[in-house]
Amino acid sequence: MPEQPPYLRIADELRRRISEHEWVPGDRLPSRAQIGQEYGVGDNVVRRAQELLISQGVLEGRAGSGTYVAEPRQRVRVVRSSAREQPSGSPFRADMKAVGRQGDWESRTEAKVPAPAEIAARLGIAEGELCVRTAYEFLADGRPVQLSTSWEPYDLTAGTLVVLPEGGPHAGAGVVNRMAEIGITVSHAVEQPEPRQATAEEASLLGIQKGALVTHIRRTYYTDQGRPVETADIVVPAALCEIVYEIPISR
Amino acid sequence: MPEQPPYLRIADELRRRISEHEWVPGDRLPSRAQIGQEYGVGDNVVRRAQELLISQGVLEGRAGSGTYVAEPRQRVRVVRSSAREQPSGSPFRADMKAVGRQGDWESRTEAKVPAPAEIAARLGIAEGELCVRTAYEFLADGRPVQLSTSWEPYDLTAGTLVVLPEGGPHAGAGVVNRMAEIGITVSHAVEQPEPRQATAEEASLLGIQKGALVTHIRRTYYTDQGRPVETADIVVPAALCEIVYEIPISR
DNA sequence: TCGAATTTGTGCGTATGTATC
DNA sequence: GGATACATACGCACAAATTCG
Repeated sequence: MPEQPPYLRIADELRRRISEHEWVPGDRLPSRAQIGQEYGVGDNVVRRAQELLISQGVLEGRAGSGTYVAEPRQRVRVVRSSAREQPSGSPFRADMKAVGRQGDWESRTEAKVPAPAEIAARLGIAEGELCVRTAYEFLADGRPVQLSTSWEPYDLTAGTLVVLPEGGPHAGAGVVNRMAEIGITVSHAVEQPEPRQATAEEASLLGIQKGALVTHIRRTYYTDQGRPVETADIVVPAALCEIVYEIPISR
Repeated sequence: MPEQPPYLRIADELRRRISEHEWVPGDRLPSRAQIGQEYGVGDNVVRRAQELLISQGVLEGRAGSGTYVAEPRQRVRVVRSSAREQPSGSPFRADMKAVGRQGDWESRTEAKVPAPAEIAARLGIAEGELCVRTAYEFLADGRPVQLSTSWEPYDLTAGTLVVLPEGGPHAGAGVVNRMAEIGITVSHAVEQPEPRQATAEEASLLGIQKGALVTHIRRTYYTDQGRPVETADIVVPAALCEIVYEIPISR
């Protein structure tokens, strides 16, 4: 007879008490020792149960403070499609507006950064060749919901008005529009989404739990001649954003 | 002074000995007790170290047998774009051929299955309305690399030659082609990729480690009038497949 | 302001289960 | 069926973070 292990029984109990609104989102649960005593198990069994529910996004642990019922945050819908690239304005702001949130971002650009091996391969340039690197932090209502690091070959834009992605007259217009300004036509993007767990740094930047799941998207923009003009590493936390690809069917 | 915990030191040691080809892919490592004795730590410290490397795909644990150096399997490149839908032939077979592997699949169709709530919402029908459900298992060189469960409203195809996705004259032609046969034009697909961990069942079906990361894609096909005609849950294990979205840029 | 108490988080050990050979 | 090795569950000790008097 496969008897249910104690920690799963406690997890079910906690889940039940939450679903019955004994504790509502934002509430702090009793301490582990207290819960353990109540059910006649060790506090470590309670810990396992809570870890399970934390990994499922039901609970939220705060060191030194307590274990809380997670707030059901509305996720941001991030649309990724050809229609996303508008002649003007930012796709991110549009995404945010669609869910009634204010879209904003902070960026930090560094020019003449030597390309590491992986980036060089993606951009079709030699390792160590100079690039313009920009780190983004996308905010919804002031809270970070998405991270991105963008790389462009320095040669491509050197001496033009669009060298700096977030400076000059075309700041924030997006890669496609900026490249169009200097006569480069971006014809398609390739995105490679990969599931992984958030690093400690990403978790603290995004305000999510430590091992939380994210989608790491490697995106590269190409000209119609197949030349890469920009590549980016985008980190999308599952707890905060939902990703939507719209694919037209051509026949 | 941030002293490195024992289990991380062991992990580094193991990683080093693998990178120095002391053990090559497929080799079995010495038992945990043996490694522990060698470094003067408990076998449970070795276990933590091995768990870390297993989660990173470096090692592979086989219950009752031992811990092995993981074979660096070539991942299947799964392209998802508008160009994917061909007038004839299967997109999956094309993906497989591109990496020199034989593409194949097994399916199990059940007609007149009442739609659960989530599926009904995605198909825009009432909960409990009848559907045709087909479970797929996609194989590369005979080994499963991808799972999928597809749902179509029964009303849509009832009485036609294309009721069964994998039966009749249009078996395996894909949703778009089959719908075209009965005069329904599929104009676009929406895909929603979500990172999560494999369930025990999925892991055993796909031959991957238990908590391994997968991308769960919710895909829905729509007609040009915006009516959903098919929705599917696709499970793509990160260890076996890489997902590529190609996005045309329209200006 | 500071320090002690509380609470979560981490590391590690032991006992038991279970798969493989 | 027995021996071996990995997998799981649980307990204890300590560190880190927070809270509060």
